[in-house]
Amino acid sequence: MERGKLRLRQLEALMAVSDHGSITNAATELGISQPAVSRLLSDLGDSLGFSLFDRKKGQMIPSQEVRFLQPDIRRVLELMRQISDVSQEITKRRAGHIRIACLPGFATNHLPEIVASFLKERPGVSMTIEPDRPERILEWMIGEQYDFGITDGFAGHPAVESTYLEIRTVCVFPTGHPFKTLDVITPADMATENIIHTRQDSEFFSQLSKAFQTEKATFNSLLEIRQFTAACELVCQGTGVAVVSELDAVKYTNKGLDFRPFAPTLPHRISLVRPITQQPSMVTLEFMELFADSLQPFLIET
Amino acid sequence: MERGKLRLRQLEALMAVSDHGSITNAATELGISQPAVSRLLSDLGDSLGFSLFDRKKGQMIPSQEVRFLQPDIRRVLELMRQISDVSQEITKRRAGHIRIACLPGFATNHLPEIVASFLKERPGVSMTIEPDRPERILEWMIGEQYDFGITDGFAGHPAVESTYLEIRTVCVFPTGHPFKTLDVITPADMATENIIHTRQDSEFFSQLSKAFQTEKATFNSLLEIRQFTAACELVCQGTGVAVVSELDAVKYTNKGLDFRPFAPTLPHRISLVRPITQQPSMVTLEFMELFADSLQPFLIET
DNA sequence: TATTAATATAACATCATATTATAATTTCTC
DNA sequence: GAGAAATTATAATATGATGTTATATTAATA
Repeated sequence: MERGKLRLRQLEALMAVSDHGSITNAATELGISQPAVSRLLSDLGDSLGFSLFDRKKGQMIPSQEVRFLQPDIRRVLELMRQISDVSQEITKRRAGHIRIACLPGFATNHLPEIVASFLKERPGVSMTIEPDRPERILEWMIGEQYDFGITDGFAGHPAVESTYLEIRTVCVFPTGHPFKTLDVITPADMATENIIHTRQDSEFFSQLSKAFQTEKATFNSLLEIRQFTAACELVCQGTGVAVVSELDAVKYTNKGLDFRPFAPTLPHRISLVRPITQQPSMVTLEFMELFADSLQPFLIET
Repeated sequence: MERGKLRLRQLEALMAVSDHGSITNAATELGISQPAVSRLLSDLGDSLGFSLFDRKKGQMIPSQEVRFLQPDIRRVLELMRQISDVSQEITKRRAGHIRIACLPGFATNHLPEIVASFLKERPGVSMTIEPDRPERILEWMIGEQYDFGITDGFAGHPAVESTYLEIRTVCVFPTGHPFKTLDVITPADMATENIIHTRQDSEFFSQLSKAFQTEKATFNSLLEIRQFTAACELVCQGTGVAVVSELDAVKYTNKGLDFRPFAPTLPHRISLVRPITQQPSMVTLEFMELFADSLQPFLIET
């Protein structure tokens, strides 16, 4: 009764013989020679200390003791196969988990399409998407609770690596509105319109109002909203006009809304962020790259 | 990216390093040298195809990919440990499962005590006890659905190994009954008593009535029951007297019942049976032996 | 009992896993 | 940033696990 450690190969042999009724068949199944299996079993028998099989006219019948262990053994072998499979999927960037924190606007607007097409080709990949305020997103990055963040242009932090991007903004108006004859829309053009805009304390609002001041155009504030998407919805209803990210505007072109470039060029500033302290997984890297690419058409050329 | 098979030792090393923050610590934990762990990891890294750890000022931090696999890996290692533990318990006859089929009388009377003391010392052992009619017990043995059976004396069957036993029978009567002055009770003594007995078509009844006929004693049948236990209960109530297995009689000595040997000697015939086709597990063998021993004091000497 | 099939054993090759010794790196400290 | 200390990687090598082929032994069956 040598108390040697159990080895996986021994368990494989045990199950192969159990399942195929003879050592010879088991050997064929495992793709190795009969003596190899024979010895695996005899070693296992020695280390377990009880007999593994009873012979019933040429058939190898697992002993009661072995039958008692079989469920657990099957589970182990199955799990090993699974680990092996999953790790291959990981290598092919087809398995893993990505945790994304983003501004509420992205959670409903641009991100979903990108995520959907990404996941479609990667059956083993799952994601967590958490929309929240910029400060919270920053916290999450620092705490390494998320792998990737989409937030507004921010000051930077030593624990966070960020890519700063400027998205083009456009003036949106209901289809049929006289603006459609213009190539570019300026504050002066908008002076007679009711304007829907982001919150007064937002960075984007101060840019916008400064543009109006510079051109000495009247700014008729009608409605203050938080998200560009909400502004677009209201513009569709004919409530007024707005200056929004082109990213949002394009989504509404077939829903009762038209848009033209706004001059002067006002950037919608966003940052793609990730924790600097931890190496992102390969799928995460791949996703971040895909997402950055998806924004390319909307960036202000520098 | 060599697609070699995953080995258990590699996974152990991976988890040890994950859990202890450095290769050196992991090596100590595993009780092997540092270079051994170092190479296990480098081999594993090669076969998995992605990096396993990021270094953060001296600490080995598992990569996102590894973290994704960790739950499964832990489960595998835990299961292997469990299989190893359980098989050791099996060797010590402290784990396993025993399926017993028995006559209803044994399920409630003698068997429970034996089972209880057997299980008390063997924490990993579980049992199934199924009381049923003799014919069914025989079927179950033939079908190998039970490991051990207790039935009445039977004709024998090629697929069933059986040990035939004869249990002493005694005359039981309520405490205080005049029988207490006798050393042995005969049919003649019982001729004036109301008798409680087993079914008329039972083998034991025909033995009993034959004894009365031989001695030309009157047999006052009062009540027909199936089990000796039921007879004892009724005798306690003062309903009558009975001839029952001593095994049952002793259980009632402090419950209002007394007994004396019955002459002539009538055996209560039982058989301990098991499927001949399958080798019983070691615990089963041990139990069968214990059970046979427990009957020893009640057997008719031959 | 002879024949055949299945399994066990022996002798040996190869790979996995360990060792020790030592080089290369990284981290820490001043 | 240089040097010390700690950690990790590599090299050379021993041993055990796992495979091979050849052959003996055992069990099943005609």
